Amino acid sequence: MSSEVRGARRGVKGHPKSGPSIGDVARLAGVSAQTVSRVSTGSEPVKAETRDRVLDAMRQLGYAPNLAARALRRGNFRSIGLIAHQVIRTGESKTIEAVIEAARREGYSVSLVDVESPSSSDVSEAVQHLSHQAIDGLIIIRAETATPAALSLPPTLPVAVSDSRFIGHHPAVGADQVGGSRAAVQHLLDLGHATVHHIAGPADSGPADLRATAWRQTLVDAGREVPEPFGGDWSADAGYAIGSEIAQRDDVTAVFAANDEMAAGLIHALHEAGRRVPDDVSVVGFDDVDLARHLWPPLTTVRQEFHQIGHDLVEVIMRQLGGREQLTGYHGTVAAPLIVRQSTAAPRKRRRTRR
Amino acid sequence: MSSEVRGARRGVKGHPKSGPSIGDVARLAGVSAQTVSRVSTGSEPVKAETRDRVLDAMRQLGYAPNLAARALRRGNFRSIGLIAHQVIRTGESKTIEAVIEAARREGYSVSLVDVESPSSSDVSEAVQHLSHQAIDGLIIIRAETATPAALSLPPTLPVAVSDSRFIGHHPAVGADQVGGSRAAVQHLLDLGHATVHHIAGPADSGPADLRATAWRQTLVDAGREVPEPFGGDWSADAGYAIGSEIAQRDDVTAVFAANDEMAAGLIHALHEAGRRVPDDVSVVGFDDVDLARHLWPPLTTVRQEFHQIGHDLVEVIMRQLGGREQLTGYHGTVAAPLIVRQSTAAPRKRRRTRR
DNA sequence: GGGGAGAATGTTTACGTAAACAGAATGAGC
DNA sequence: GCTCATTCTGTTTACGTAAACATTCTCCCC
Repeated sequence: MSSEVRGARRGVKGHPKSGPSIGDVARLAGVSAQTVSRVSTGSEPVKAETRDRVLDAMRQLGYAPNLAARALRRGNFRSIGLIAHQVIRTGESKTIEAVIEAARREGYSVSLVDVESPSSSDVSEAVQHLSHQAIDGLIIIRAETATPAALSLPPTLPVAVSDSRFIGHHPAVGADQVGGSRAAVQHLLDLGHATVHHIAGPADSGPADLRATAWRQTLVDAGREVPEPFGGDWSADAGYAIGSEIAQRDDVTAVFAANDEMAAGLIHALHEAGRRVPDDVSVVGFDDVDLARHLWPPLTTVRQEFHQIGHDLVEVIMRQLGGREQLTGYHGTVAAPLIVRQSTAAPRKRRRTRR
Repeated sequence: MSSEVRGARRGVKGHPKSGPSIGDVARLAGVSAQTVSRVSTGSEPVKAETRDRVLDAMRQLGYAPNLAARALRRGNFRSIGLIAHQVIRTGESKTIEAVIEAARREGYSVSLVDVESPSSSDVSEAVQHLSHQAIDGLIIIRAETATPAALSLPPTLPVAVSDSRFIGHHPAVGADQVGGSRAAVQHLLDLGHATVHHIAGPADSGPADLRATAWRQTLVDAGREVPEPFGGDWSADAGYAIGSEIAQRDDVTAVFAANDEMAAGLIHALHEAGRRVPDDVSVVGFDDVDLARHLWPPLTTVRQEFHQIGHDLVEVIMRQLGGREQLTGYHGTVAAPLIVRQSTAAPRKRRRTRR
């Protein structure tokens, strides 16, 4: 009877509820706990008959290994932390998807933290929160304003970052922002536009800065006038607002938007004002979100291989986890090709007067 | 010397590496481990001077509590599992974002599993994987083809589902698919369209089925002809392909697409074929993704309050976790209002001949 | 100053698992 | 049949933490 009492008392006295333990299974199967463990992990051979008996007992009791105990014993959690700024942004969610998939393939689960506002303290807090969580590695998709120094990660925690600012501090994987941006601007220049305007991302964003700088540099290199960039915040609404302004000007014939959403908002505003795309204004985006090809007109844009990036991030973590490789200086770059669709064309010939 | 040796030997013999433990802190601070625990959890009062000494020691050693041990001792993980079908679909990622945010507010982290293909075995596997993970509750955003019976969840695990098929089996929270769909179809009928065509989601999807059924029923109720629905798969590409077909027919004046992406593809195809929206064909979507208002023309659609849903899902979990409430039959419904924009209008008067 | 309440701290124990070691069973070779 | 290698199984122990109980200390009151 004593065993039943023990079982029944579970959760009543002192310790919280929990399912059947390895010991309960062992008792029912008439073997030692260690043998149950061997069956459960498959680490060492067990005689077929014994194994069956144990498996039977497991099924009968609805046994599932207690992962807290297992993690405590093994010293790892088979879990990766993931910090992202806005899950919603299509690019990021693709990367996240890839991270989750790749992690699962390695037998790891992913613990996700979203940073609402990309303020430095927010990110730091998220890191604190997560790095004290039960994780074996940490992937930071976008750290935005946080600096590597401010993060104060546990020194032994494997980290992989998809943020250019962390290069040199943590292993990084990222799209070739500069190459993609230059290709976009050059494409517009090659079509015959005198210069290219830019709708930038938020001032405190690393990628936004890279794209803006590459845009400016390409114009300078080509000896073109560098107009004042428009300041956006990644949102389609911002693109729409800026587009309403641009629609009033007839000196803007080509715009490179720092992402597809702002490009979509821009095009919307131009349509509404009766300006034609690409006849009156050519537009290039950045990201190649799924809807980009179904906008009207289908959007010329720079594709980011988010899936590849997510996959590579996990690989970087796994390499640190496995071989204790020192990867601090590692920086993987994924190509960002220009996808030419129908939102770009040669400028129409017209009078050069301003207003 | 023995303590140094012990410290140095960490990770060499038998047990994996791990940071300083509560005992190391205790030794350095000259107190018992229990007192360190008290400081660390703040559960019981500790004299200010002692606390400072302990905190100092913690800082000095870079101590962070071992969450596996803590979870083992406490019997919970402060972590929620989340199963979603495609993270990428905008609606879902908004819900996920809300879940993460709400969970964090409760001090919980979120462990995410994505189900690549929504086959039954895939979902079951994901559930197995996750429910054996270190989680205290499980949220299933989209279970697709999996049936409640096939899931075989641990009976004690709190669950919340955003999938109509699980109503009655698990507590559920979902948008009012039927109400939203009926409003969309009725809106088109009210504009004067003779009937409304439908681009459905995949046949094995619950929400797709609900929307299709509501569409059909609304037509029947109005005494209208029910045309054969088009079969889509949620993707914009499918919408585009179907749109190319629809563009050839002049008997289609109004289309209700089961989501915004397919609506976008449809509009793209119509544009390309020279059919005007809404003059020739009115289009309504479902979801109200961020880009819907910036499509051309801005899309009339049914809004899903994903954020609300995500928040409510967490609340349902918390209620089970807290009061041991029995919520099996619970079903929260979130309104899905029709947002009228410019992709719908009265049909133009024209000849009734077919082809 | 003795007694006692309450606060502060220490000691013991258990959570469920798996590594390390130890012992038993089996079978092969002579 | 006996030794030895091999395979299988059992026993002991430790992972780091926190609940329960035990003890010490402090301070107040009579």
